[in-house]
Amino acid sequence: MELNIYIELLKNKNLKVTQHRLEILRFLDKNRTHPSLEQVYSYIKEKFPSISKMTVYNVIDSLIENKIINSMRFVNSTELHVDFEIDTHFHFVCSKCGHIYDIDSELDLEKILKNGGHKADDYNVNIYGVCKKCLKK
Amino acid sequence: MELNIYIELLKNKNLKVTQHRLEILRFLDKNRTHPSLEQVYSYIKEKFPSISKMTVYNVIDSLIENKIINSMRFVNSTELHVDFEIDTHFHFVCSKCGHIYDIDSELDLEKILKNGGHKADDYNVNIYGVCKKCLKK
DNA sequence: TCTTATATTGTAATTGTTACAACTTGGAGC
DNA sequence: GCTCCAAGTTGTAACAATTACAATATAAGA
Repeated sequence: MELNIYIELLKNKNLKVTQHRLEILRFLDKNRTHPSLEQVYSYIKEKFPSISKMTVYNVIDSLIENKIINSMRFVNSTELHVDFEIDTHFHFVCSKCGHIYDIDSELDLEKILKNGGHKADDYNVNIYGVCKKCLKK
Repeated sequence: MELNIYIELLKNKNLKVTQHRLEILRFLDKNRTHPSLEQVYSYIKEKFPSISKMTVYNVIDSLIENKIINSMRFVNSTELHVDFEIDTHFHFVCSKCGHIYDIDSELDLEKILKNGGHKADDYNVNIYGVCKKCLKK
């Protein structure tokens, strides 16, 4: 049963396995559209109509903290977006349609930070512009 | 008189030259600390005690729109930050002290987006970790 | 099954931002 | 300089994202 993947992810981090966490993980895994918390909430509400928005915040917080999912913000909006793919850090944001594309690339942090002395944990690259589809219109 | 620089910047974009805009520009130029709008507001309030926060939002909006300044958001906070340096796109954010460092580097957008077909206008690179100073403590 | 640490819930408060309508001002043209 | 209008400023109110917190419920180990 595929849910096992998510159960494993949670157990490996000593997080309790709850229906909410499993369903949010499954949603993020199947829908890699970098949803905002509001979007996660409105999906999850269909499955668990009585779920509290606070639960969504709590679940997302613990998933981020345990590096099970990624989070990012974009200049044009206030809200936090999340992403199941923990290794994708480059995003292209279309200013016309708002769609967020994953871009397959990576930074050479060593080279970038060279003798600066800072110790990096993570990074986000956001590229803004007009996407392929919108250019064609 | 140094204010001429800022007057030129505004005139080049057909923006009216107001005391508020000049002072905000001067502040951002002299304090390249990537302040949040709240920080800009609390500084500017000392010079113009009767200034409205809305004016700060408006001034910042038009400066961003006219590419006189840069804007960015970081995962750990909701607020928009701004930066006089229009060409600096890499930032290192320290999770201990919160300091935001400019990192001198650039992306090769052509190479990154290659055959993707998107047209890029701008980008932001945020690197998260612990800074030099905090590592020494 | 009992227990307890961890999750969930709901409410209220806080913070960042936007909408909007009234008023003011910069600067172009006389 | 004076007049005028588009652009800038103001304040208030509404909205949206997030946090704080205390009460309740539940997962999972003993």
